[in-house]
Amino acid sequence: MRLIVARCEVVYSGRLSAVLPEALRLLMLKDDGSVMVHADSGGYKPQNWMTPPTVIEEEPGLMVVRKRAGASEDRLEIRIAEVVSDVTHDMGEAAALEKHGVERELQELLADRPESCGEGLRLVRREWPTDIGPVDLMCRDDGDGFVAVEIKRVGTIEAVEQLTRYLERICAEPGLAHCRGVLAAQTVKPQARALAEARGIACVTVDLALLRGEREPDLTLFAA
Amino acid sequence: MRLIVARCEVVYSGRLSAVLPEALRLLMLKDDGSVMVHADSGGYKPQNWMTPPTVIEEEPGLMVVRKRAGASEDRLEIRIAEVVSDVTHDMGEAAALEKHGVERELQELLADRPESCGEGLRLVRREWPTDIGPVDLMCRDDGDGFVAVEIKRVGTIEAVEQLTRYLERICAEPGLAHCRGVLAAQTVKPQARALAEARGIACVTVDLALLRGEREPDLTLFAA
DNA sequence: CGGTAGATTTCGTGA
DNA sequence: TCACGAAGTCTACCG
Repeated sequence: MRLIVARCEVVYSGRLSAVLPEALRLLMLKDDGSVMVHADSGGYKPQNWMTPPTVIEEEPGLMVVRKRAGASEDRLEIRIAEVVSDVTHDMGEAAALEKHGVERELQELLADRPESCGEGLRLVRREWPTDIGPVDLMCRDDGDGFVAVEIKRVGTIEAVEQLTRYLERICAEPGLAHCRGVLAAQTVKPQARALAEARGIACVTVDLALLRGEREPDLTLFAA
Repeated sequence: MRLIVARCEVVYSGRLSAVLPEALRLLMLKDDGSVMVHADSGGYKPQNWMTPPTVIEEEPGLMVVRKRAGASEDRLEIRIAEVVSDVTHDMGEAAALEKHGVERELQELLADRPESCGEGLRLVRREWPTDIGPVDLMCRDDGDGFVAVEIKRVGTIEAVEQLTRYLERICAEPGLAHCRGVLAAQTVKPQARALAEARGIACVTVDLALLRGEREPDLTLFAA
């Protein structure tokens, strides 16, 4: 990784046009081709950047970053007036990030506890295939009716739309004409709830910690 | 801005749990409270981070970042085994970013040239209100029929869904039962086009440069 | 390489 | 403060 602290002007042209007037900034160039321009403010996002794959051309006082693939004309032009610092660090292969994704874990937990998505539900299968993609869970209820469950961390209008598209396809299948829909999420947006209700889709809010506890009552997080 | 290159282990717990094993990484601490942990790979995104507002506690070999406000329990724990470099740069107030958003500009330009969205169209108003949000443009055609226009940079399935929801609401209004829909975008995805066609929604591709030229033939961008 | 779904999305805006 | 929609979204996955 190469870190340059320099007084520079930056011009981006591509999906929009942007100009950063001359000021002291941090240029971060990663081995994977990413280029980011950071200021001291602005939070998480770089002021300007380009994602890989990139081609970097460098000459004294000027660095031009372009997209390698595709027909895009993205171009990042960095005019360097003064270099304060320019160092390169070999960080090697930082071991991969371990993370526990919320949605996948929710799906695993709810697959074990389908009754959390509705009384009397039992699992038929996870990732029930349709021609536009898999439904998270397919269950059957007390009366043997089919119930398609869409799982989200946050239940939005888009989640309702997605489930609606799945239900269109599922209900066209023989024997599945009366399949119901359930949206299971940690939180459900009010507008999503309203849309779901209008479409006869039930919303269930699920508590991740509770589900974890139900499955493994003695679980200790980050035990030594 | 403070830049620390160090061999460290990072543990994040909050909306999810994540662990970065000990390796050489870049820690970026901005004046606004942002903290980012970057590796040499992984592109644009930091491997771990916390957005402002934050509280940072530091003691030898350990840095703990927590969210200041809200009931969140977000916590970023950085165990530092070896510091390779630790420098602070005062970047001052980098002047604000100039940018021209494409979708907003498209809406302004198309409001001036509604016939670009369909022959004979004339504007009734921008941001036509419905109870689920405003439609970008409401127009009338040659036969005085109403036409709702949704404007996007990229026309996706989601754009068609959004316009469909608007049309459901609009057509329920007295006198607007026959309102048509038009999706105007710089590019329209094939699947979005197919869905639109199936729903009787027209798709129009618009050329931003051309629209700009039509409105201001002598416009020079970034004139000195 | 194109399209889709997910994200600790982040970020802005309006109620 | 909350909620929703846009973003140069970015990124992983799948065909």
